[in-house]
Amino acid sequence: METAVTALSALAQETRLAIFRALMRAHAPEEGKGGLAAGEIASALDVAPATLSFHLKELLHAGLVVQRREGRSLIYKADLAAMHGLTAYLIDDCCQGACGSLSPCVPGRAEAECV
Amino acid sequence: METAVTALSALAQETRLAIFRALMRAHAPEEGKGGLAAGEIASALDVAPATLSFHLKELLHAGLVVQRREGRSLIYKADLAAMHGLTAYLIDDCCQGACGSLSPCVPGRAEAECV
DNA sequence: TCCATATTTTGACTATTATAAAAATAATGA
DNA sequence: TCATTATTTTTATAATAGTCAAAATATGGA
Repeated sequence: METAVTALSALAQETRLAIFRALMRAHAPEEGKGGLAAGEIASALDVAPATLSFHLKELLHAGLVVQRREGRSLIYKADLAAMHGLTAYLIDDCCQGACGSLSPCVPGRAEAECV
Repeated sequence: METAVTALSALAQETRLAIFRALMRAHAPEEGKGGLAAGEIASALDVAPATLSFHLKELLHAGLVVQRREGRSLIYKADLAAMHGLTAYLIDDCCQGACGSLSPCVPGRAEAECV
């Protein structure tokens, strides 16, 4: 639950959610590919460098993004597995499957319970 | 996105997430049934009345729970549709389907992208 | 109407979070 | 090595969130 609270807190902020969405759009499944440089995010979202850095650290700390260096740039990339962990927690643990968006697909889940 | 941030903020707190989980366990699909009285939540989670009330208002404001009166008690109940809205937002909009826990079930979603 | 119960609101306080300017660090190329 | 670019860290400040005692409100029953 602590992990979930940390991840939820990380996404529960306008700027950070916008950052994460931008990173999802720039995502590539291949290791070492995809993601955005801090500077690219800063100009795309019009956020002051220090402020952006603060938010990126927050997302990093929550494990929702990973960081790699490419020359002078630090590239940030969304961590799909972490995000999956969060949605899985919300749907399966928190809601016991009763609120999953894709509920009907899962065997053993009552269709009637699917919202 | 504003709605999502509000909902995420509501759940991004130990006590509130615990409240919501308790309400999910006490859920019943029928209108006017299920949920927990404020007092029941307070004793179950050992939270001071005023503090609990503050958190319940937060969840109410986020639309994640609904309230009904039964005699002297106020019964709080999780709103499944709202929770579905949140998970759907995270999976479909925020992640464009790439991080859904139940991803493979949805037609048109690439199996390879499913975590 | 008066009392007891259930819960919320108010108010005061502490803690955490967000912002951004300025200084520090890291990498590259001249 | 020095200048340049990219980014983080430090530091200060402002804003928001969490806690809880005490007072207020709402309901039901004697």
